[in-house]
Amino acid sequence: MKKGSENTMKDIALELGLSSSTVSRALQDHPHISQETKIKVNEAANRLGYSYNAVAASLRNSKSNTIGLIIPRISKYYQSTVITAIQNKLHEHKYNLMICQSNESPELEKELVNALYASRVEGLIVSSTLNTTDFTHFDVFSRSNRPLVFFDRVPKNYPAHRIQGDDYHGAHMATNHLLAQGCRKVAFIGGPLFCNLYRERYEGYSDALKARNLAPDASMAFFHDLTKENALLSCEKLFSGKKDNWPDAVFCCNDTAALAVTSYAKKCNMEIPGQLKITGYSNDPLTEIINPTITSVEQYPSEVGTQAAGMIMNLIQQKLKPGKNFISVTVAVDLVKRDSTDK
Amino acid sequence: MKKGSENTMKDIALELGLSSSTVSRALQDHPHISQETKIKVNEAANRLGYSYNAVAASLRNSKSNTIGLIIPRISKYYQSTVITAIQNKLHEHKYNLMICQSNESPELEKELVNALYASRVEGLIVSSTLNTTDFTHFDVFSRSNRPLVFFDRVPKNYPAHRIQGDDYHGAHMATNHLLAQGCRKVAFIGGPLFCNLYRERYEGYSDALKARNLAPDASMAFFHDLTKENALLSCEKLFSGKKDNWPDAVFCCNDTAALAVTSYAKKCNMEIPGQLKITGYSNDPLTEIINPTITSVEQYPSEVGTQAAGMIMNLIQQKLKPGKNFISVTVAVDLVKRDSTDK
DNA sequence: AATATATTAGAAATCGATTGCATATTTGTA
DNA sequence: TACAAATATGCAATCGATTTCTAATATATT
Repeated sequence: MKKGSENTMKDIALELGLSSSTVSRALQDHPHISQETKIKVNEAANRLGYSYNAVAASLRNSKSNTIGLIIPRISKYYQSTVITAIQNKLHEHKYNLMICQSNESPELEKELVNALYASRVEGLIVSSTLNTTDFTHFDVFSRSNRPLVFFDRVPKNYPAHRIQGDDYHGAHMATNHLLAQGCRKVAFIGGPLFCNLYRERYEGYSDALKARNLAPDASMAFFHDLTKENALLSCEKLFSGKKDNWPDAVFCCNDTAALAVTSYAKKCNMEIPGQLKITGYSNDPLTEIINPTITSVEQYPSEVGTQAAGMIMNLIQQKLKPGKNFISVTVAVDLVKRDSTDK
Repeated sequence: MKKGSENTMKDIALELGLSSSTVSRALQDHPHISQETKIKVNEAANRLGYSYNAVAASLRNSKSNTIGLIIPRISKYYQSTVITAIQNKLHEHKYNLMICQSNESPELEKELVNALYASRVEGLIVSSTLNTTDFTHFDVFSRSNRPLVFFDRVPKNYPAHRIQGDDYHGAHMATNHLLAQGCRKVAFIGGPLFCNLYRERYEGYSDALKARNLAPDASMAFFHDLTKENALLSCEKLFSGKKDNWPDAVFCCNDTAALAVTSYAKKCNMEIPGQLKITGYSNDPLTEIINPTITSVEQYPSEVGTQAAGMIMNLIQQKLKPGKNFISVTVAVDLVKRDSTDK
């Protein structure tokens, strides 16, 4: 290594009395270079500790081989499973993934979009924050015709490709299951309705009720950030009046909330599933380890991730022609029945 | 946007009849540029939808503003918490993080090291795979004087900076706690001893025993990948002989194993903590939601992540002079006593 | 023998931002 | 008035890999 920095193709060329063009081609196994030269070049590259400079190639080729990912949090089971699937799929295509957490902050999300754009990622996969209602900061990607794929939390009126779970159906199945078990007062704990996830789940829930001539009861529906604390507060409201008005089931839009409801019910000595049935959403492994085990909706996050990465790659490789047509993939979900609903 | 591609500083310069030098300096708020020009440049940048090209800057400056992270899996509580802390810290310094999963494969790990090096990340943070015994693939970083920081799973005899939890002390505390509760036959379920984590925990465990004149019993110590399945197999061995030889406590090196032991014991109708006491490691939130709640060792993953990112940044900014001195930070741990050990 | 066709290699421009040095203009000072 | 100093801007090289076009051999064909 000369002058404290890195050896380049030029250095290899100098060493061998070749031009850097030849070195470049040799390393790429280009057909116009003789075997002999290729061997010499590779040997010299090793000897000099040469390391390919992807940044330089990226500039020259306008090709970073990198995809960006923006996600509210990576720590949840669903999210981290999706990420892993994306990464595995991209790796097959020799693409890197730049993962950024928006921490549920729309401002940070905006900043990250710009940073990733500046890094010239070739495409962007996003699950937006709960509070992102203005999606114009994603325009840079659409404008420059760089693939933009949303998953899970997708915008309502923004032109982009999307991968979603079948939220309506998942909620419908879960609610229906509760009703089939004899429940008649099913409460709903979800997130704000301006977010597609919760809107669709709420619709699935209420349609299931209506199909049995039950009217959704506004006093039994809660819409808030789905933390343990918020869920417990909702429980207190649900079980504050006289016993006759208590729900006999709670449909929760995530497993954290379902868990909170379960622990609340246990603390109050309610019998699960006898007195109260509970369903969660996402099929987090924790639903299986607590007592009682909790019925939940499997979203197949690996499938979601694989689809998202596959779609991005297709778009980049122009297998999907750019244009005004936006693809919307719905990944099927399944209800996993467990003890909290008497199976 | 001309010719289908991106507007550059040159385009702004052309638009305003300036040179690209001036545009570059104006956008950097360089003192030699007049206010008037700066305003004009910024205005034109907006008008033309200019977007900074970080790749070009990266090449020119030999500065990518990116740190690499290689980690076996991102989905565990401990890991994802560390990552989040790293990311938050780096963001303060306007650095990006490139996260890669090695999936516990040393070959993939090696490939990722090279890919990240090729992407010219300015530093690398690593938790190695369980089976990485040869660390020479990290040499590229040491050789070129790029900061290399290991955390959690750190190499034994490889020159690099490291952040570790106080594994010895954690195991010692947990074991001691079990002994103080009256246990005399404490089993050990951990990972392979060639990994620093488990070696140190095993030493903490056995030293705690010895301090009470108890000899570690080889038939009660298990070393394997800490999956649920493996832990259950170990349980079957532990509780196969006559009852007199059964352990009265199990120290587990992660919470997954502790959970498996708990469910095994419950299935066999053993009383916890009466008949069997159990401790885990990492203080995963799940330890608090199952019945009984599980005593575990808090590792303060956020602190670990913050330290790792802080150290990398200091090294990059040369606050820590490079050389043969390698820093080793030990992050304190705490024992969190819960029902599985009778508190 | 002469021309055609592979085969192999090099020269130089390019990607876009940065910066040391030179230059031009203005203001300040003796 | 003349020279120093400050202010504002431009020129051109640079970072490292890639690629188009050109050129030099070598082999093949008639």
